[in-house]
Amino acid sequence: MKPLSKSFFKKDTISVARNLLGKYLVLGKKIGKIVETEAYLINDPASHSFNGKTIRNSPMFGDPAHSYIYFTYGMHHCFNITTNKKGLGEAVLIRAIEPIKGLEEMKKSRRIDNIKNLCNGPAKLTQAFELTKSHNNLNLLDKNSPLKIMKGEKEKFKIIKTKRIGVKKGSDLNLRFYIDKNLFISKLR
DNA sequence: GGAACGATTGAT
DNA sequence: TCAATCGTTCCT
Repeated sequence: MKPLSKSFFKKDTISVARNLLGKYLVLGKKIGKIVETEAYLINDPASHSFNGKTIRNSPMFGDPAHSYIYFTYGMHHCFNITTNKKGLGEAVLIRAIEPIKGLEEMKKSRRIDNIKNLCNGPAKLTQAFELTKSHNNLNLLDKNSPLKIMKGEKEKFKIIKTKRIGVKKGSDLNLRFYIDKNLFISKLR
């Protein structure tokens, strides 16, 4: 596996959300393939950045290719990757991952055995990888970062585009993307 | 200072 | 369909 370039993340967020499909998330022994993403844009009422920069969402306004991890519902973390130009306030939510390596460790972290249920949701994959706010705002291209994004062999697949899940405002926008026929996406619909 | 809410999940 | 559970944001 090879690192991605910074320019990969500097592009418009919808393109990055699509291009991230099939890329790999690496943390220690654990490796997974990104199979489902959602784009969160500027002027997008569903985005945390909609009302401007705050302490929580500040990574969204920082450099691209960084992690933005937030805590929600009093018990869950969600993992995003920052995109586009610095200062803009856009990111891609990673919604589902296909476990590739470190499955036993992921099972321990999730306290379940079913492989299909390990990373098929935004808060499930953070639990499987044990991502918390300690991993917030890391440079995912830095080889010293514990959390990294890598590319593997080129792979061909069809991308399905749908409305985003769980959002109230902006629910009409088709900004969710996933790999067609993949068995590890969230909420098979 | 206080209230309302949420890019979810798992159990009922 | 609903409870769990608390940090963040926004209002007073």
